[in-house]
Amino acid sequence: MSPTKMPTERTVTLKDVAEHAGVSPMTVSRALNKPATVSETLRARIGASVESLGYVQNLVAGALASAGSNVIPVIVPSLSNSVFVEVIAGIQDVAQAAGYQLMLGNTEYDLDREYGAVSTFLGWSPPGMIIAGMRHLDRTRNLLKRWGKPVVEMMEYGTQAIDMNVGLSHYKAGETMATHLVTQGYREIVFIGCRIQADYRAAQRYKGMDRILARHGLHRREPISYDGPSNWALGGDALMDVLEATPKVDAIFFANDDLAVGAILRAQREGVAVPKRVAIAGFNGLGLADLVQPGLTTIMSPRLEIGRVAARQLLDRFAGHTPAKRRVDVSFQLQVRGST
Amino acid sequence: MSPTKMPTERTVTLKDVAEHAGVSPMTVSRALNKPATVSETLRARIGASVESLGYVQNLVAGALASAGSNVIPVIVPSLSNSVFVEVIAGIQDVAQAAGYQLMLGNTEYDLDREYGAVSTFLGWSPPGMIIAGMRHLDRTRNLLKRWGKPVVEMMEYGTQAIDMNVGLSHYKAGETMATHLVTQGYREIVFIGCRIQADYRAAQRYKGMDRILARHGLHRREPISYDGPSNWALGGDALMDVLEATPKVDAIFFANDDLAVGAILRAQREGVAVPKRVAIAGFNGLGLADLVQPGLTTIMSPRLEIGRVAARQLLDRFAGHTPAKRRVDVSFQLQVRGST
DNA sequence: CTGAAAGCGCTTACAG
DNA sequence: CTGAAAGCGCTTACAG
Repeated sequence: MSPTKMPTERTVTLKDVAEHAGVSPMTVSRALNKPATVSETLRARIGASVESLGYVQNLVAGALASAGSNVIPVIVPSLSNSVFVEVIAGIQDVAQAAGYQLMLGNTEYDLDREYGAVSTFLGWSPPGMIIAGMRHLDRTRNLLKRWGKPVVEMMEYGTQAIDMNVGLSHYKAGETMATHLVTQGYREIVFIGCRIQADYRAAQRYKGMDRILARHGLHRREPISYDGPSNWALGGDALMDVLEATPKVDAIFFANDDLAVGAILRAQREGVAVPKRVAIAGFNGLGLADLVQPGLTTIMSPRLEIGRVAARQLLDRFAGHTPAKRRVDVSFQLQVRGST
Repeated sequence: MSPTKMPTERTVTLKDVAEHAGVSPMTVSRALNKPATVSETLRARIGASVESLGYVQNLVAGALASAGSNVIPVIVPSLSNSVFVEVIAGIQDVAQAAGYQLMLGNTEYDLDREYGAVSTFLGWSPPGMIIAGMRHLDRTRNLLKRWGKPVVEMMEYGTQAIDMNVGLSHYKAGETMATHLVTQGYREIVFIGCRIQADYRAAQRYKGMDRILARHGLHRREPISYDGPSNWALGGDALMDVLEATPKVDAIFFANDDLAVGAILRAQREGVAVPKRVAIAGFNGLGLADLVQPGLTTIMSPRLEIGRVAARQLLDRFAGHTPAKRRVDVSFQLQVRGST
């Protein structure tokens, strides 16, 4: 009874449907793909044949014959980060509604793997591609440029896009948060994140912060970076570590809200007064940021929006228009709450 | 300079590489797909030609000729639920390492859309498929059965699998939590979730709980169901609602940890004593459950594990073995913490 | 170890 | 509105 053992019945093809309906394969193809070009009588007859034979279109053959498919590859650096997941959900919303399928690639923040994913995906003759980030290997950029089809680089906003681009300036986000902290009177500020070497968007936020600290003549510190993906518990550990190692720190800018929320929950349990003893700030704008006590000061990044815009930019180009904006800065918003 | 305007250079094909290297296309195909079957001299020459021409294999043509691709469709009911995302990450881990790509389908808990996704995906001649849940339309089941290739139904564990299956019994999970609550002395227990009509796994947890309440002769209540996807804030609102509407409730079993954590955070802010005034329990085992105060009593479900096992079951079958177990019960674990 | 032939199941482009 | 021919770019199955 194992399915592999079942004698697989010969696949039903267009030709079978055509014979069953007494028309040519071409007519069946039209009835299926451009119903309006086929007379109603035939359309009905063909529909009945499709139904009774259990015909399923072979999309692979279709893609080969027409040199194009409706599958859009999406390449992200991580799936353990909820941010990318939300972006993917945004892309799905728009793409699936327009009849496109998503193919998923995960690079684990490795640019060589990114190249591999890109070149494999190109082999599927997709109509376009969405890729996270604007830093790639030269050969990846060249491959995509030579390819010539629509490409959206998302998450960050920049001037050197391969083609289209949607995101925000992480550097400015870092500046904004740092300015807020300095204005609030904090003087000993530290940045804490995970795999900052690879997650260069986090690194850009650090640099934005560092610039502001420099401008104000404040103490500048190297960012503290932990290995592995970030999670809530780690934020709490990081908080306790830094308070012990560098007691005079009076504010922490975490690379993301997961870490920052974890830190606030831990502070509460350990009796560390936030923001009195130490202020805590994050980045992303998770729903949770507003529920902990004190509320987390953070920067809202429009993740769903980034995904939706990326998909729309692609769809616009598929439809032949130049999208209204080839580069979209979705910006961000500082949310000040009790933690700072 | 828009990529669409660039005169797309003719695609480089196998034949081009063959001519460049002075061999037959067949030899190039072998060098690429089964390097061991080609002499080293030729392999090197072909590699050089591939490099210099910038050849990218056309996977669509390959899939058509060999009647199979390396793309595995994964169909889930939601992407806004972090549970499915983790499962997908687990599948990716295993599948991508083995050279398979994932194609993503989201049904939004709609069985008709599920049927659509399944039949579209079949058109891509995948070697197998992974689908969440064991409840489908009859025609979906029939389509997959007739298809005859490996199919894994994941998330729940059951006896009526189309083919292979990995998950856990949500009914038993509900029984387990209810038994715990009753043992702790709670008597007025209510179940709160989101779109319980569609999310029948949550409904099964409710039923498991209901059975235990009945057995103990306790007050049985209809589950409370909110529309739309669950989120942290909603859990807090639900808590306040139920305390006002049904003051004698002394324990809440939330359909998931997102809701339950939200409820605990809200209780803390509103000065509702947990578990004294009301006990709170969840389901999933999010990392956050251990960080809030009091810690959340919940049921750990091995989400990454489910994904990994599903992928491995598929890979086993691709390799021709019957997997060790065709149906895998990954089970679950009750985690008792301060909230009950 | 290498190659010539046939074909995978569609769609494009041309006729009528 | 409908159809016969050619071809998309590979791989399978057979020879040598």
